[in-house]
Amino acid sequence: MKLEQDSYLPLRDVVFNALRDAILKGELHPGERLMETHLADTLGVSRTPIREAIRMLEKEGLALTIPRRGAQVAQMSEKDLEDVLEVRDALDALAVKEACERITSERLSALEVNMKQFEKAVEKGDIREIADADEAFHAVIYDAADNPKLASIVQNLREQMYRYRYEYLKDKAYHALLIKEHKEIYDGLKAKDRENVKDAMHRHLENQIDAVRQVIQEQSK
Amino acid sequence: MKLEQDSYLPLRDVVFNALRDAILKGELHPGERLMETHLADTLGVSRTPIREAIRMLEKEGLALTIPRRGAQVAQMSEKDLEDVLEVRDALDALAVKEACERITSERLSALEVNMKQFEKAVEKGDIREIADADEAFHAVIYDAADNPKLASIVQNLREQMYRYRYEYLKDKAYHALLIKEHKEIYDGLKAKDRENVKDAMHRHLENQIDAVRQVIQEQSK
DNA sequence: TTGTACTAAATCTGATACAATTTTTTTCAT
DNA sequence: ATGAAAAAAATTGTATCAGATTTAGTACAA
Repeated sequence: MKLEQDSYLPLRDVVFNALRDAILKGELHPGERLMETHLADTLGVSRTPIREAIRMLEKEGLALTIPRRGAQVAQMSEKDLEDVLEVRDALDALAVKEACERITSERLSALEVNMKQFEKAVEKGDIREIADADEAFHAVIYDAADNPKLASIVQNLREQMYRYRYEYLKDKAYHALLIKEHKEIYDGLKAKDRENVKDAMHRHLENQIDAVRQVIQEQSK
Repeated sequence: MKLEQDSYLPLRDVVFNALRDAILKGELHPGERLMETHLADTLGVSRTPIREAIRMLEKEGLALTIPRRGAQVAQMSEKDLEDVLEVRDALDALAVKEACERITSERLSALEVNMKQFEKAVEKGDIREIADADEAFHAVIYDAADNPKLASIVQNLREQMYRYRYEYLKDKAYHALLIKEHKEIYDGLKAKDRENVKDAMHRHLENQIDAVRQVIQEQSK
C-alpha cells in the first residue's frame, strides 16, 4: 500500500518555485520587472498566487519591490557579493566545524559518491549537471552539521550567487581546481581535521570570488 | 521645506509589522492560529494584504503554514534555539571582527550613549525600554561592521528569540550582568581588541542561553 | 463504550471584477 | 525641442464567489 503523499502544492508555491528557478537560471535578468498581470497571464493563474509568490521572493532577497512601482529581479552589486561571501565564509567555517564532529561514515560515503559524480559531470561538460553535483556535495556537509537553521541560511546565501556562479562554471579553466578542492575538503572531513577543512573551504570560496566578480563586472557594462 | 518621506506604506507591510510585533511581544502565542478572515476583521482590512503578510512572516520564520490548514505562530524547540544561537555566535564573531577594524569615533560615541541609555532603562525597570536599548546597542555594532546582509541576517536571528528574551529580561537578576557585559564589549571595541570583544560577545550570548532555555521549558509544560 | 460513516460548518485556496491611486507614456501646444 | 495636459498602464486594495479540504459534530452499529 502506498499513500499519496504531497500530491498537492498551493499555487503560490508553484509560482514561487517557477520564478525562483527562472531567476537563478538567469532567464529573468536582474532589474527585469515582475508585473503581476503579465506573470498571471504567462503562468496561467490569477494574480492572487502571483502576489504571494512575489512577497516570498522578496524575503528571499531575489526580488525587490518599490511601493506603487512593483517588483523587479534583485540586482547584486560587487559590494553585495562581497558581503554575502563574507557571511558565507563564516558560516561555512561553522558548518565544517560541526560536520567534523558529527559526520558519520554513511555521510562520508555519500560525500565520496557526490565527489565522483561531480568529476563525472565535469568530464561530460554538462554545466547544469556540474552545478547540481556541486550543490549536492555541499548539501551533504551542511546536513552533517545537523543544524537546519544554518543549512537554510547558507542555502539562501548560495542561491543569491547562483546566477553568477552558473556563468563561471561555464569556464572550463576552473574545473580541475574545483575537483582538487573538493578532494581536499573530503579528505579533511574524513580525517576530521577541522582546521584543514576550514582552510580548504575558505580557499574554495576565495577562488570563486574573483571569478564571480568578473561576471558581475561584465554584466554591469 | 520638509519632504513627506514614507507617509505611505502598503497595507501588507502595515499588517506584517503589526503581526510581527504581536508575535515578538508575545501577544500572539506560539501555535496560535492566524486565520485570514479573523485577522482581516480585527485589523479592518481585506484578506489580500493579510495573506501577503503571512507569506512574509513565513519566510522570516515567525509563522508556519500547513497547506489547506492555514498559518500559525511558529513554535521554537530547544534544539531550534540552540541552532539559532550557534549561528548567531558565529555571525557575532564576524560582526565584531569587522566592527573592530571599521568602527569610527562617532559610532563609538553612539555606542557609549546607547550603553548609558541601557543602564538608565534598567534603573527605571521598564522592560520594553530595556529591550529597545539593547537592540540599539547591538545595532550600532552591526552597522559598524558595514555589511548590510550580515546585519539583516543577525537581526532576523535576534527576532526569532525576541519572544523568549523578553521574558527573561523581566528577571532583574540578570540586569547587572548585562550592564557589565555591555561595558566589556564597549571597552574592547574602543581598544580595537578583536579577540577580547569576540570573547565578551560570546559570553554575552552564552549567558542568554540558559535563561531563554528555562523560559522555553516553562512554556512547553 | 467504542468505532465508523455520514453530514455540516469552517476555512483555505484561487479566480474575478471593480475602484482608487500612482506612475508612465503619449499627445499636443508653445 | 520643451513642457504641460491628457490618456494609458500598473499597483494596490476591496469585495464576492465557487471549489476543495479539513474539522467537528452527530447518528448509528458492534
